[in-house]
Amino acid sequence: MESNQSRAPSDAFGPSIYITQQQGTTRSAQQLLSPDERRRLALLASIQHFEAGDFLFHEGDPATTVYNIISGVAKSVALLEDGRQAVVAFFLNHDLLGMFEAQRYAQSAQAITPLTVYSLPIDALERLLRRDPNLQLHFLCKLSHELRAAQRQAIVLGKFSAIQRVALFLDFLDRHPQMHERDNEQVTIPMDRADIADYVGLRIESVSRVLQKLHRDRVIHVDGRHRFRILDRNAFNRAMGSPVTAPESIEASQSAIT
Amino acid sequence: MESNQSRAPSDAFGPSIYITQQQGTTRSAQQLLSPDERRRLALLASIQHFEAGDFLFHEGDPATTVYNIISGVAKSVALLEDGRQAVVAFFLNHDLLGMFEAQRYAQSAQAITPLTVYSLPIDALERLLRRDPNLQLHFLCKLSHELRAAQRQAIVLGKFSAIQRVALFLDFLDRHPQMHERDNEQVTIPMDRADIADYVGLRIESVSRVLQKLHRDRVIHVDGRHRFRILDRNAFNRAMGSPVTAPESIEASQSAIT
DNA sequence: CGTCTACTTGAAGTGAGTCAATAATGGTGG
DNA sequence: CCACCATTATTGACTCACTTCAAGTAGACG
Repeated sequence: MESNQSRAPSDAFGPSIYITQQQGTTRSAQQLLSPDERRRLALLASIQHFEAGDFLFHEGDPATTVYNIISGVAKSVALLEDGRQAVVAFFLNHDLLGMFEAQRYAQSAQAITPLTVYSLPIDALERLLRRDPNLQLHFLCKLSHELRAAQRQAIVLGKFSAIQRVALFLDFLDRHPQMHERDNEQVTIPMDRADIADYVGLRIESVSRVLQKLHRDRVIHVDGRHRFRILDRNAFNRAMGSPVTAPESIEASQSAIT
Repeated sequence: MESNQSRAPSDAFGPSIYITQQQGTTRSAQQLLSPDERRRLALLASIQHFEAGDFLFHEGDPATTVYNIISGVAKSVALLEDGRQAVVAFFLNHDLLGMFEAQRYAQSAQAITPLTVYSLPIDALERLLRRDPNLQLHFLCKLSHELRAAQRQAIVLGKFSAIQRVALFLDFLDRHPQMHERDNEQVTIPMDRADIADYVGLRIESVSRVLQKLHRDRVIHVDGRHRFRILDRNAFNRAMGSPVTAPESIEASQSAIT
């Protein structure tokens, strides 16, 4: 949190896995691994750098390595045989990439910004997980969080409007401390419009239009291509179509446990 | 040996987890658990029945139980605060339901047909998985398959047309032997149009129109509400937008590793 | 055999896509 | 440091796929 990277990783204690818990209003990130587990993982890991645009691996490659992101942003993309691309997920600090791909990587992974990662040979990792069931359970937990995130994304793509999709995506960035420089309101958008569009299931023109509409309506301030800030949190939450942060809308939303 | 439940289910050897592997053209289902592992799981499990329409659990309930389906079909649904429903997944024979929900179930689960399941208390299961890392690794493997399935679904919802979505859904049913009575071509559609619509991200009218169009075009035969059969496999594969089963289309599809 | 619900069909509306023309950005070399 | 160019993003006009609204029809079940 407070430190930065000297040349080793952010917090220099080895691989790191976070999950984000959502309890009603409060949201908290928590480290899944104990210092000791991180040390044991560090014994298998080596640190690797990628430039923006580099591929960590390609769809169909034999799956040999799991990556744990130390800094930077990556995406995982699937090619649709008609030439289009789908961005399946973005990966930030503490995320796990290339996990349990059953022989071959199911998607390609590409660095969006300069990237520093731990790379873990998959067979050594598997041996470790067989020896250490508690550690393995932490991986299981992370994986189940990814699953829930993927399901949420499927719901968003299946049911939500263009405005909702883009707002939800901006919210995803906003929730990540790494995207805020020195904890101000300013949020960095590391990827280009095409990546956003391929992630939220729209065309880049539609992404642009939504962004400009939110800007015109003074819900957010869009500053160039790679920066924005939320101006009106309530309006923004309304745009996402979710319950607002401050309790103020006493509508008909008090049936099931939300 | 196979002591425990004798009056029990179809294959009377305890919980069962399958994954479906896709190697180019060939597709194979494989049992992840050894007979011994299944026996050990059976010691924790009890068998439970549900009627069509019954809820196994509701969104927000404390997560206490993992279900392994013996027979029947269930769905997992999320409520969108505007009252709409999203069907996140359908669960068939051998599937795992309610896995690792971190305190509370993230979605509701409801039986679509009469349902028989093994129910596994989550804390006992967790203890077992801590003691048995190899078994745990099988759960990890299943979970990673679910993740990939959810990502695939997200791509489908984000990028594919109505025809493709419905065809892909029908293909999902067709690939499951349980949906074929006595291995003929006839496929059962256990769920109603609303469930299909909420799963593929369309309105029920659109699902109906696509179904009728495929019927009129003699790609499939729709027999009442709950039965169909594929008449023209190549046309059907074209409708899904995937590479055809029989190699016959030598178009421009030989670039990247597909 | 009648009634209820689930499904189908048609006509009209609309949100996002497409195509095409600018306009910002940002990187590069003069 | 600025001018230039190649990219990347925005904007506008038009189209189309899917939705919406509104009947009608057919299965299922008592």
